[in-house]
Amino acid sequence: MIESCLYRKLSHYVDIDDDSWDILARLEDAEESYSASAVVREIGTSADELFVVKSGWFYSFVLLPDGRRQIVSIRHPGDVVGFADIAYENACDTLVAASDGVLCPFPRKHLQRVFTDAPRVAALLFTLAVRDQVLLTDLLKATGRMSAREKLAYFLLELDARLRITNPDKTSFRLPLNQTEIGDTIGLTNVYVSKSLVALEQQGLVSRKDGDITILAPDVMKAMCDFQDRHSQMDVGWFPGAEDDPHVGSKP
Amino acid sequence: MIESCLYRKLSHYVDIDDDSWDILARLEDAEESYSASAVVREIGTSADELFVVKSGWFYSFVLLPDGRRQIVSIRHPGDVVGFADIAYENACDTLVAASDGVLCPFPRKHLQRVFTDAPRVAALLFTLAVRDQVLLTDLLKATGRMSAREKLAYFLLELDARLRITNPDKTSFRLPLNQTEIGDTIGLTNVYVSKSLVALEQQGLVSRKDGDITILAPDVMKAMCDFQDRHSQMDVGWFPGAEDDPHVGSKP
DNA sequence: CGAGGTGTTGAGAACCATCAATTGCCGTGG
DNA sequence: CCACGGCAATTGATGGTTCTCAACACCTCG
Repeated sequence: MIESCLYRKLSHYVDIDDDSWDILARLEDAEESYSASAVVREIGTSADELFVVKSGWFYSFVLLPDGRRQIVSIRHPGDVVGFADIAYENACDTLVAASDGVLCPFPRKHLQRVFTDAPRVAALLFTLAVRDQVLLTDLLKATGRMSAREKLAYFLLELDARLRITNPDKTSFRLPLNQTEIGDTIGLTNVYVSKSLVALEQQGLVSRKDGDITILAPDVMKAMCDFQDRHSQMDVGWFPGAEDDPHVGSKP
Repeated sequence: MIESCLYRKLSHYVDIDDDSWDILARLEDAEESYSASAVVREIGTSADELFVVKSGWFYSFVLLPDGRRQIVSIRHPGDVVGFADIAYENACDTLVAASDGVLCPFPRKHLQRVFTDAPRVAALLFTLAVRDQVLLTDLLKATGRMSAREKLAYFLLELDARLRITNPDKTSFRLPLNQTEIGDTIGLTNVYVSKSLVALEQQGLVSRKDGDITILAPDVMKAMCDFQDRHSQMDVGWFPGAEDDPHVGSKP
């Protein structure tokens, strides 16, 4: 049961005793498969479960009445999805599959048992939710105050940093998002995403080859957008029962 | 001790037994006063406490190296500030006082005891953090995908909705933020905030008088920006020991 | 009275959006 | 096999929203 969907994600950051893991493992339902662009749950519908991404990319977005779209988070394997809806009865955004993928649902009402019986896990979930919040402020900084090229630099660096958690040595990555989706994430049109990507390429900052992206000058790009890696480190020193491992950073 | 800073805020949403309140009350330190535009804590410095706002307005922001600023949250009396930094050792944004005000610090490491001894309070804090996240996605939608006037409509409606929690009948409110700060929140310049406010006034949607703002046509403005009130309702049905009060909404 | 902060207004420019046309790619079906 | 349609990316022309820069009025406070 230690092979639950959450295990690989959470054990990256913190040691959790077997009893707590037992609780988590028993809470996970059977997994669900989705094909690319399938809608997992629509905005406004009942949101009574969290999901753990087992494979594939997902993202969630909100729409304005006239069709303008804002993508608010992109989710990768190991991510926990749906924190934003815990405070409300109905989903605050629409969740779709960006590629084929598999989710493990986790009924929201089971969180009760996590909070009463596994405080260390509850604290970790809390921390993950709060980390999402920091990522949102980074994205807000980009959409609110950056030029198109700076936005793209941020967008690519953020994806790169996230993917390095599981693949520290990958120098390039495949982007299963089209340019309209990229634009809807950082507040641009698909047309200007294209033009700005070409510009970044001509500056020698990135290169593209059959849909794969390589970041050629990470330092220049990080300076462009004041980038900060939120993934390689998290502070779990305040966790219950954590006196002996005050700060757990990246993968050992 | 029931008169702690957190009490009025949290009791709005949920009943919590006296033992849990005792724990919370004992955790709160002495309060701290700040005068307008004072810096509470700088980005990058150690973030080992949460704050509860007792009085006044505060906001937190991030800066780009060249001075561009993005305000990421505005905080009012009763709000809990600092969730975003729980996941990291150092503060992810700079917190300043928008007006004179008072904060109650709450050492982060005391959260241990909340998670182990007061799971219902832990769940509520979790929910509040997650609600902040939803507010951030609303702001992201505004900065990323709205026109200047729509952004301002959102900004004013959001403040109005928040202030109505404590003052349900107020039809106008005072804004202790200058137009540069408004612009830094929704991604505009101070100049364009001024022009857009004048435009909203000429449309008959809002009126201003000695710094007070009145929303004249809330329905029109809500339609403009697809506004949703995140403050009047929260779902606490999944809380530990909450079987008997599944959904607690606004103030009774 | 002068200084600084704030809001307003105008002219011009810059950045990005919109619209439209073209290309390439892929899967489908004739 | 080829024709066809659809999706995605690119490119160019044009226009609009917003920014920048500047000047001015107003208020408060020293």
